[in-house]
Amino acid sequence: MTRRATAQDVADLAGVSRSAVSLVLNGRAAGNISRVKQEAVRDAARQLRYTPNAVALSLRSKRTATLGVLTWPDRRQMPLALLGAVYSEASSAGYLLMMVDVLERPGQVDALLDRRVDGFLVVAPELTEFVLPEPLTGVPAVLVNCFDPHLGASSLVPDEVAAGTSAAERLLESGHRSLGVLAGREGLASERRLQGVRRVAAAAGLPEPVVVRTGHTIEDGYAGARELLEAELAPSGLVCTHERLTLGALLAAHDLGLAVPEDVSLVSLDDGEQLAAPLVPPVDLVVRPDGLIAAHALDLLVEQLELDLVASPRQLSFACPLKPGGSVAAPRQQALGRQVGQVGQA
Amino acid sequence: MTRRATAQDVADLAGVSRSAVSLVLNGRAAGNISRVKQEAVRDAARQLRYTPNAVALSLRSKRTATLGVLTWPDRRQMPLALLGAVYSEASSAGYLLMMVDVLERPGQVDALLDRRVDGFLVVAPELTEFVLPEPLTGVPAVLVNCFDPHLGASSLVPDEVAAGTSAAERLLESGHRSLGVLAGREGLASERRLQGVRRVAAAAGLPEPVVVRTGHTIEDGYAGARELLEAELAPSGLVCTHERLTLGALLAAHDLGLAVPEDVSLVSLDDGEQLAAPLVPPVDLVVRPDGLIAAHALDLLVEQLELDLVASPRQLSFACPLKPGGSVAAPRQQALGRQVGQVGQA
DNA sequence: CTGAAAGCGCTTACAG
DNA sequence: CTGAAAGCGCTTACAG
Repeated sequence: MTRRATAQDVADLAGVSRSAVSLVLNGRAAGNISRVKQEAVRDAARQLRYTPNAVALSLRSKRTATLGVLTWPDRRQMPLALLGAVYSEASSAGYLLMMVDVLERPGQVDALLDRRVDGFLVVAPELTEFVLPEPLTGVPAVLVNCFDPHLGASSLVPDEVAAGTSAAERLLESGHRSLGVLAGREGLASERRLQGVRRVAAAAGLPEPVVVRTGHTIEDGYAGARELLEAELAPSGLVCTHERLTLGALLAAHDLGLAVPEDVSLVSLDDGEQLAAPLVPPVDLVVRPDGLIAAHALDLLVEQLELDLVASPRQLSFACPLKPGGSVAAPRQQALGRQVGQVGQA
Repeated sequence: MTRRATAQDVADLAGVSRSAVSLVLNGRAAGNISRVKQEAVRDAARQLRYTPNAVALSLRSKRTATLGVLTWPDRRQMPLALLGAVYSEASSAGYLLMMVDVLERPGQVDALLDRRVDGFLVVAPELTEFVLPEPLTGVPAVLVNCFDPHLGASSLVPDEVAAGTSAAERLLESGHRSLGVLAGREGLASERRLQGVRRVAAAAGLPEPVVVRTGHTIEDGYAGARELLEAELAPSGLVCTHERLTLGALLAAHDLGLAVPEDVSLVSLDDGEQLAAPLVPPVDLVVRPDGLIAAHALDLLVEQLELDLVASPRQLSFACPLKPGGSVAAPRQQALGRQVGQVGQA
C-alpha cells in the first residue's frame, strides 16, 4: 500500500498549519481561516486524495463506528437473513460490523473489546436464551432473536407462539379439522411454535393435533411426514415448524402420491432460508420480519451509543405475518376417507 | 462501558514507569527490569484486567490485524460456505474480518481503507470476473471464486469445467448414454459446468446432451426438469448445475411419478447451500472444496502481509471431488422404452 | 537497571 | 485570523 497522505501532507502542500487543515475539512473554518487558504486546503486535500486516518480518529474520539456482532451457526447454518438485515441497517447508520462466531471462538469477544467496538449485537440463529458474557456487562449490547434471562441487555424476538397460532389458523380457515405438526426436537422456537398450534386447536374445540418431534434436516422432515401421512387417521393439514422440515414433507407427500394442496395442505414457519416459499407449489409461510427486527435493534443500540447511556433493558416482541402461498386448500371430504397411493419408492 | 485500564494505570499501581509496563508485558524485560518489578507489573495488570488498546497499537504499528472482505449476494444468497471457511481461516491466522456488500455499498470500500485494514479478500457467490476497484490497486488483495481479467490480484477458483466433467462421468460410469443438463442461464459457473458435461459426452461418443437453460430458482429447476423428462426421448441421467435446480428436478421427477434413482439418475454441482446432499435420496454431489480454497487464500494473503511485499499475482485452480450419494443407478433397459406416469398434479 | 521523550495521525482548546 | 501545544494509548530507541 503506497503510503497515504496525512493532514500534515495536506498542510505542507497548501502552505498552512495542520490545525487549519482539520478546521477546514471539518467545516469549522467559518471566521477562522481566510477564504483563500480554505480553498488551498481543499485543493490540496483533493489532489492528495486525503481522507483522515480512522484509526487516529478513533484513538482521539474513543469511537470506532464499528459494532461487534456475536453469532453462531445452528446445524451448520448461520442466521443469514437476520444478519443481512442487521448489516444493512448498521451500514445506513454509519457503522461497520465485525462478526464473530461466539460458540467456536469465544475469545474473540475480547479481541472485539480490545479493538474498542462501540457496541455489540448478538444475533441468534434460533430463538434461545443467551446469557451476556461477563466481559460485556456494562457495554452497550442488544440481543436479536435471543434474550438474556437475567435481563443483562435489551432483546428483540419474534413472537413464536403467535407464529404457530397463525399457521394453524390458516389451516382452520380453510376448513381443516385434523392437524398434524412436524416439530423440531430442539430449541425454544420449536417449542413455542408447537404451543401456538396446540392453543388454536384447543380453542377451536378440535382434536389434539398429531405431533411428530424430529430433527431439523430435510431427511427428518421426510421421515416425520411419512409417519404422519401414512397413519390410520392422517391429518389433512400439516404445520412444519422449520423450512427444511417442510421441504422434506413435500418430498414425502410426493412419494406417497399425495398432491399438495389437493390431498394435504402445508403451512411452514420461516427460518430465513428462503426454502419453503419458492417451492412448487409455493408453501404458505409465516414470515419472521427480519427487516423490522433489525431496524429496531439498531435504533435501540445506536440510541444508547449516541446518548452515551445504557438504557434499562427492554424486551420487544414482533408479530410474524402470514405470506399466502399455494399449499393450502380445503380438505377433501372427510367422510370419503382417503387412500394413500403406492407410487414412487415406497 | 466503564473506562478500561491503560498502561499508565498499571504503571501507577505497580509503581513503575509506563515503558516498564510495556517491556514486561511484551516479554522484553529480560535483563532490563528487576524480577520484583516484573512481578509487580504482572500483578497489577492482572488485577486491573489490563489489555492493550488495539486502536492505539494500530496507530503505532500501522497494522490492524483486520481484513476487509468484499462480497455480494447472488439471487439473494450470500456465499455462506465460502465466507464461513474464510472466517475460520482468518481467525486462526489472528485476523478479524469486516465484511462489506460491495455491490450494494461500494462506498464502504473507502471506509475499510480509512480504517486501515491490512488487506482485502474478495469472495464471490458465483464464479465471475471481478475487476479490482481502483482504490485497491497496490493494496494486498486476494480474489476467491472470482478473478481479475487484468490480473490485478491473485485469484483462487474452482475448476468448474472439471466439475462438470466429473458429474457427467459419474453418470457414464453407471451406464447412462443419454444425458440431460439443467443449466443456469447466467454466470460463468453454469457455462463452464455445462462445457464440462458436453466435453465428456463428446469424448465418449455419446449423442449431444439435451440442455435446458433456465433461471436459478427451485421453480426453474422444476419447470426445466419437467421439460427434460416429459420429452419424447427423455435422458436417463440428469446433471444439474446448481443445487436449487436439483431440488426442483427432484420435485418434478416425483410429480411425474419417476423414482430417483430407479427411473432417472441425478448428479448435482455444489453451491455451498447444503441443499442437494441432504435430500431424499441424498444427491450425488460434485463438491467445491471451500475449506481448501479458503486456507490457500489466507496463506497467500497473510504471506503478502507479513513479508510486506505484493507478490506478482497468481491464479490457482482447485479440483472439485465427487461425493457419492444415492441418486445414481444404472439406467433402465433402453430398449424397453419408458412411460411417464401421470401421477400427482399434471 | 530505569525513566523521560518521541512519534503514530488526528482534533480541540489555547495563546498570539 | 493563525500556529503551537496537548493529548488519545501505545512502543521503542535513547539518555542517565
